[in-house]
Amino acid sequence: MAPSPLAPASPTQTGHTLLGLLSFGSELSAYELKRWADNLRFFWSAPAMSQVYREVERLAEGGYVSSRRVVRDGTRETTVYRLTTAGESAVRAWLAASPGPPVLKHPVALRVFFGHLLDAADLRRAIDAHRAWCDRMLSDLEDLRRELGDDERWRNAKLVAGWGLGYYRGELAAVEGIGDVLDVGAVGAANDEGSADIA
Amino acid sequence: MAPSPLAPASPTQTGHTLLGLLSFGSELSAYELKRWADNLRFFWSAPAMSQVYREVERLAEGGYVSSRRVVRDGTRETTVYRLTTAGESAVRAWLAASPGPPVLKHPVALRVFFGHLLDAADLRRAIDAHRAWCDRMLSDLEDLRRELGDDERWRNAKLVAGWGLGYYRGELAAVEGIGDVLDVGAVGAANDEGSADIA
DNA sequence: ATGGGCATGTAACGAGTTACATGATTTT
DNA sequence: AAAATCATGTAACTCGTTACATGCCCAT
Repeated sequence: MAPSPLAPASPTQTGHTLLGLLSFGSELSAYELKRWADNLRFFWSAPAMSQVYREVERLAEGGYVSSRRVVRDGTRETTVYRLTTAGESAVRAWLAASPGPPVLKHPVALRVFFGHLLDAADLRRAIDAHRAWCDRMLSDLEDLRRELGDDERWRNAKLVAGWGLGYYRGELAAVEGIGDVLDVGAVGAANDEGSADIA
Repeated sequence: MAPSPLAPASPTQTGHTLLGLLSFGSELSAYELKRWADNLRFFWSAPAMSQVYREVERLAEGGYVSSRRVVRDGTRETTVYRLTTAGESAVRAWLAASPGPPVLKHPVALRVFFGHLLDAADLRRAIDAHRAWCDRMLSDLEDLRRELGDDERWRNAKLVAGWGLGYYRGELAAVEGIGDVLDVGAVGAANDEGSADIA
């Protein structure tokens, strides 16, 4: 087969996060990596399964991880990956670089912004859906933090979990505030103090 | 059946937001649309310039907007776009649909999570960068809200601006809290209450 | 008059997505 | 044993990006 363009391009964002997950020492399959990555979703939207499979393959090609086929759960064969020293250097370098701004796409805020294009019921539905989603995130995050236990290894994870809890609580309060304002149909009351102070 | 190449696929997310921006009635060029879109960046990360050019072209092909060439500022010719009734229906329908979860990629939270791969100075830098970024967002957002003035037309925009201010204030407080914890190198103090109560 | 920024694009690329396919394992 | 779910992938596509190109306009 034709060897792909010789430059084994440096890992993508997703690739780097996978390296990060492998930096905790375990040897993981693509599927397991995806499950781990899901636990970052509170502050880092999870990639698609297929993306994980492809990325981890590229990481192996680039020498950032080593791979081997193993048999698990009886007959089932799967590929598992382990971080190499090259891989660890790569994540470290990536993380040490300047962060760049967060990416944020907030469909509910967008709907409020374009409120003149929605009837009250639809907007209401969007708000409610967001509230439910926040509730879900909060309870999931609380569960996760509980699972982390007292292991010193997860000190940073728990720090981030605390950050996330604050964020989702604020978001919940804010969206409820917005809902109230819209219910009242109030205009003058829709100023800063209403929603900002809640959060 | 194979999707015909002739079928002008329905607009992308970015396409729909552009339609939304055009729903305020103005006839705008791609460049102007990009500038408008930048003002949504507080809750909806702005697309690249080139993306706006391409999307708006596709919108024109699909009949969601009408386009015409005009001369502006002397000799310069440019294409300006106006929302069609088809376009308005499309945004309305898009917005009325169920929101789907927000997309979030928070590089600083990620760095904290992977803190074991960074030395203290680099982590510190990331935290500081984020604080500066939040400051910037806050002042930009305050400016923007001021510019919106008392125009009834921007009622929803101001509502969202208030939401955003709350969010960025919370984020700022949280990141400062994290910074403090890291400075102290404290472990036991890094629990929930620290960051959650701040936000 | 020229150098820097604004305005208007084009081209190529890559990351990430949805949809599809398939065998194993568990549940009913 | 049928159904559902888990696990492991593959294929095709598209969105959005960075990088490039170019003419106009304004300040020094």
